[in-house]
Amino acid sequence: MRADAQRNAEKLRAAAAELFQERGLKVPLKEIARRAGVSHGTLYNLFGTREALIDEVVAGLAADRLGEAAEHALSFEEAGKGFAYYIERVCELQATDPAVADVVSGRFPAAECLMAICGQTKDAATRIIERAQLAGAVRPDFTGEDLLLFFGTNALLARAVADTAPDAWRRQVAFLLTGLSTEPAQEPLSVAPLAPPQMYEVMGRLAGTP
Amino acid sequence: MRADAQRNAEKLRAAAAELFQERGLKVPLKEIARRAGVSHGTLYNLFGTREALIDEVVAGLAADRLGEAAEHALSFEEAGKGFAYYIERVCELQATDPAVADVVSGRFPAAECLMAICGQTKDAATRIIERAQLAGAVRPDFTGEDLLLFFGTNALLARAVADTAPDAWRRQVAFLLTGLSTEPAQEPLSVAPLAPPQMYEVMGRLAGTP
DNA sequence: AGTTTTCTTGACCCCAGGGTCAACTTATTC
DNA sequence: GAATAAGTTGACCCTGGGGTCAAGAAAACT
Repeated sequence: MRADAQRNAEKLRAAAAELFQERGLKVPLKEIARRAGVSHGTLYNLFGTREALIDEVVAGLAADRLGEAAEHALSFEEAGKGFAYYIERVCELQATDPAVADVVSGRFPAAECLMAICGQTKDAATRIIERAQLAGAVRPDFTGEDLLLFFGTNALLARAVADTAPDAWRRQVAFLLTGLSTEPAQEPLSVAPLAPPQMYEVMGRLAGTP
Repeated sequence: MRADAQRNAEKLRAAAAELFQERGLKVPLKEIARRAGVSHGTLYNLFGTREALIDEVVAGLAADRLGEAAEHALSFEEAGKGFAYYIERVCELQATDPAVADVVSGRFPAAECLMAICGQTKDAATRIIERAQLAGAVRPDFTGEDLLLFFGTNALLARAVADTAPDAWRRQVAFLLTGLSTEPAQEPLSVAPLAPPQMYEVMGRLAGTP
C-alpha cells in the first residue's frame, strides 16, 4: 500500500470514528469523505463498503465497552445490583454514543463483526439476568430477548432526547427496573420529567427525523 | 367542485386511509395516488399537502378511538385498573394501526389537527394517571410526559414486531405496569418472549428500515 | 352543439444518498 | 530522471422522495 493511501485511510478512519460517534452508523459515506478532506471515491477505494469501515473503526471499541460493562456487572456481590448496573450502564453507553447504540441494536447493514458483538451482548445479558434470577432479585420470566428489545427502544429514545434532555431516558430505565425487581421498593427518580415544550421536540425526533 | 373531482377526492381518501393504516403517515404521496388510480398531480391539486389529507382521513378516527379509550379508562371503579386498561388499550391501538401510532407520537409534519389530538391525549393521560395516583394505585412521580414518551417508543416497537410477533410489545407493557404499580404483584406474562430467529428481524426493523 | 371553465395528466425539476469509472496525479522503483 | 505501478478525483449514473405546471381532456353552462 502506498504511503498516501495509508494516510488517507487514517484520515478516513478518524473522520468516520467522529461521525459515527456523533450521528450513528448511518451517516452518509460522502460526508465522512468530506470531513476527511478526501474524495468519496477514495473511501470506496480503500474500504469498499460501509460495513468494512464500521468493523475497523467502531466494532472494537464497542465490544470493549460492552464487555467491560458485562464483566463489571458480574463482579457485584449482589446479583440484583449487578443486573441494575448493567442495564443502566448499557443505556448510558447508548445515550452517549450513537455508534454503540446502533451496535447494540444489531444488524446495521449486517457487518459480520457487529453481529458477533450483538450475539456476545445477548449472551452476557442472559448470564447477568439468570444470575440475578437465581438470587431471587429479578422476576423469573424476564429474558435476554426482553432486555435486548428494551435496549433497542432505549437507543431510539436516547437519541431523540439527546439534544433536549440528555438524561430523560433514565426515568424509563428506573420504571423498568422497579418493574423487574422482586422487592417492591420504588426509589425516588433522579431526573425530572420533560417539560411540555421539550415534549414537542422529543416526540418529533422520536417519530420523525432519524 | 366538478363531479369527477369529487370522485377522485373520494378515491384518494379511500386509498390514503388504507395506506396510512397499513404503513403509517409517512407513506409516499405518489403511492397513495397510484393506489387511487389517479395521477399524483391530482392529489396535490385536491389536497395540496399531506397534512390536509391526514386531517381529513385519519384525524377524526384516531381522535375517536383515543377518546373512547380515555373515557372507558375513567369509567372503571378502581382507578388503578382504569390506568392499566388505558395504557394497554392505547398500545394496542398503536400496534394494530400505524396511523394511530403516528398520531399519538405527535407532530408528523405538523398537521394542526394532529397536534390538537396529541394535546387531548396528553390531557387525558394526565387525568387518568392522577386519578390512579390519588387512589394510591400508581407511583406518585409518574407523569403524563413519561407516558407519552412510553407511547412514543411503543409505537416504534409495535411496528418493528408487527410482522414477526404482533403481540411482543405486551411484555414490555406488562413490565412497565408492574413497575408503576404500588402493589408488588407480578402477574404472569401472557405472551412468550421472542425466539432468537425472530430477534434478527425485529431488531433490524427497530433500528433499520422505518 | 359550442363555449367556457375546471380538472387531470405526466413530463419535468429538485434534492440526497449510494455507487462506478475513465482520466489524471503521484509515489515508488530501476 | 524516466518508467511504471498505485491511488485519487469528480463527473456521472441510479434510486426514490417531494413538488410544479403547460398542455390536453372533460364536465358544465348557454
